[in-house]
Amino acid sequence: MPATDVVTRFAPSPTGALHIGGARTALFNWLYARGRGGKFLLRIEDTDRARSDPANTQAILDGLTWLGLDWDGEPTSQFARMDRHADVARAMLAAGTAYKCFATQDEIAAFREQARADKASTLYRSPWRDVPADQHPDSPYVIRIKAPRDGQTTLHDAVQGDVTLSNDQLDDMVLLRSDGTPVYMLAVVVDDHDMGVSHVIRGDDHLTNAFRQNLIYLAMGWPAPVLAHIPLIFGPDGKKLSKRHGATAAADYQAMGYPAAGMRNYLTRLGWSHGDDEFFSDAQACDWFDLSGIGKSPARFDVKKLENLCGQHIAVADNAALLHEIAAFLAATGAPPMTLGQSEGLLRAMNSLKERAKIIPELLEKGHFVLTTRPIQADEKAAAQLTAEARSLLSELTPQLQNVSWNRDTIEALTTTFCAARAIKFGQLAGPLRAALAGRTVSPSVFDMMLVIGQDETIARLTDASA
RNA sequence: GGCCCGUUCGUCUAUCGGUUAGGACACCAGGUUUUCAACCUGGGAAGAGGGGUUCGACUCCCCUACGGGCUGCCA
Repeated sequence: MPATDVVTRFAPSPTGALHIGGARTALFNWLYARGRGGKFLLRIEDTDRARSDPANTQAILDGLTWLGLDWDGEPTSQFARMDRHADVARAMLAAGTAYKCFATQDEIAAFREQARADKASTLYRSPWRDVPADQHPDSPYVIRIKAPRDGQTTLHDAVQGDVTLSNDQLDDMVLLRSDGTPVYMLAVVVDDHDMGVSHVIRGDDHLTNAFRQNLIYLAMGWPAPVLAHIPLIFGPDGKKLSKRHGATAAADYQAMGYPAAGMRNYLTRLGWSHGDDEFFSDAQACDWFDLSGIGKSPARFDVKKLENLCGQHIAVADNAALLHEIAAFLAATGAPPMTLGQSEGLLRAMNSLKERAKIIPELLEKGHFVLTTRPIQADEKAAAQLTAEARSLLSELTPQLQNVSWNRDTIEALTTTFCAARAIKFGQLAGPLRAALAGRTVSPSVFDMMLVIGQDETIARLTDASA
């Protein structure tokens, strides 16, 4: 198949936020399409009106946007295509691959109850399957597919391999409800077909559904897409990811300040591998990603590894891009935007900041020395560093900083000499220096800070602190 | 209950019949150090259990156990 024919899609139902699992499914579809010059489409499965909420749709779109997963064209609303779905159901009726079933829901419920009591199969066999139209009553009906009852079906799945199901496991599923609305199973197939979806990459909770959906492709004579059912993501305890695991929505991680690039890398590697490669760029991921690299067993979500990868991505990120990401983070969390001076300061400090942070708040925390202005407010721990002797040390040092050329070598040499003359370890000077310069006990190297804020500001801060 | 899928270090995984079963994260010990982060060295750590097939199984087959999914006029 030519690469340009690749069309993937992500089809969430707007019944909640974008979860980590959904985000990864979207990511896999995105990677597959983007790596092959194909299209990545979005379809909102909003046919369940009671549970669908436009606010959720927006949240899902926002989540994808944050993750950098751009989709082609406008998102499709499944609900809006209801008429088309119903048309297909009626076409199947006309073709004899589907039939009208007049059984009431009470009848079916009673049957199931009995079957359960008898420990028999609960698959409902409609008595209307072969009843001629002239014997149909004038009462509400559903349209059911006429599923084969003999033989077996083998479906090839790019992840699961060949999966075989005995056809007697298939029921005559409902296509069109008695109120004329289509059922999900029909809508998915019609939409995937109409949208030209070539590869269906989705959670393996749909694996058995694929056999039902296959019946519709067969009935309509449509070519079936390549299937890839990927294992779900579990929580750290090996149970299905749920609220009790804490953060499960993509937005939660955005709010905690995890960089999107790190998130993409982590989620890509979760359940997929390319040899021993762990840390990679988007370009590499697009290049390497393939269905054959997807594992078959569910993976657990591990925040530690996420953090590690995020740290690596921050370290190699472009400074200006990082600044943008910080600004976006601030905006997303409702924090006040940075001033121009703060932005510029952060940019100047970025090289020393980015190699020591795993998440954005850490960048901000360690960048406090450029975000604040004189007089520096020392926090409790920093204040404790500024003892009387520490301050006298600083007041001795400060004048020496006056007429030197402002570069790392000079400053470092100067402090080394300064410490040697007083027989103290550099650490004894660095503590107070850090407290005076940053007002914090955690920051970049004191030399980095001095170079970033400049000679005058350094002297001013030290003077403030030794006063 | 029936059917389908899965099971390698704590975690993510490599291996596609022959390896001392490798890497990464995490962890532990030591080193470096100016806080944090990082870095360096070393360490412990795995094929769910049982049968086969084979000269040889983590790898192929069967059974069991465990986990998950489907079994709706939900998606």
